[in-house]
Amino acid sequence: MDEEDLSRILKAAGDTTRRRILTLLVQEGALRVTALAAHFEMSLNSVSKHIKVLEEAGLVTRRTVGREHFIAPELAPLRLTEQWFGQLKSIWELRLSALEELLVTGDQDDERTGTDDKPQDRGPA
Amino acid sequence: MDEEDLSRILKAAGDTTRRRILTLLVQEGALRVTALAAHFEMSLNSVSKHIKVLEEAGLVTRRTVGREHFIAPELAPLRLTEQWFGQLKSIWELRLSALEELLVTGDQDDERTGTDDKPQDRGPA
DNA sequence: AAATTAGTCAACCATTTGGGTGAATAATTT
DNA sequence: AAATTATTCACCCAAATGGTTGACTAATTT
Repeated sequence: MDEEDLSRILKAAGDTTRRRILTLLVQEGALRVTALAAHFEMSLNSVSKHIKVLEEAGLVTRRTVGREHFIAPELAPLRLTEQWFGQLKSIWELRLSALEELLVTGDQDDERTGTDDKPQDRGPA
Repeated sequence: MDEEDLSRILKAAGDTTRRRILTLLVQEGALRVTALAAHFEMSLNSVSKHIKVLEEAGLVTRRTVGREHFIAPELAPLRLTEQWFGQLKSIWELRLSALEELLVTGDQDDERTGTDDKPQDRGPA
């Protein structure tokens, strides 16, 4: 289920602390858990948990060296969200151009007959 | 705080049902609450609540006509998420090019001295 | 005026979430 | 071998989430 992935990514990115972590990683490169935690007011454990969430969403990867865990940013998954948005946009634009054409040609064939569950299209706000 | 807005938007988009609602609206145009709910297996009330969440995130607007509420999609806020992502990407690329330059010029000035809290940069995975 | 229809509000419930603490594990340092 | 350091794991807790049902309001229809 690709939907699941997308949900996980968006949920992970939906938290301010996690976004800050990602930003830190992107600007400083791989960081240890403790180094990351130093930037926040919350406990090391909480940061560790946030990292886990990011990891499960694929937004971060972990390279363990001895007792140290290096966390690196992974921007690729965010492309999935861009994709979703892009898809939405193109459907929307397609629909708009279809409507426009309807207006131009004055095509009567698509007139709703009233038995339809869908309401007449009152057009975009 | 703009961060709050971004969180609200990402959280709203992080739910599968809500994304499906958005998609429906984008492809069919404004729909009534009941018409929307017809597409889901959950109760009308639940859908109503999801719509409220989307509304609070600005991803949807409501036009009330008599007892009917028409819900329309609003894609603009999603641009904010794109912006955030874009920012992240550019910081990342900037950093990569800076590292590359370091390698090329072999600049010794940036050598870490050991008292630094930050670990040596082991480079991206 | 009565009944129906469209939708929200309020309360309830189970689960998830974001935080905290203390103990456990594993690698280093002394 | 003992102490320290880096991190996770296992619970605890309050608040938020996603769903339900039942009552309520308001607009239509009959």
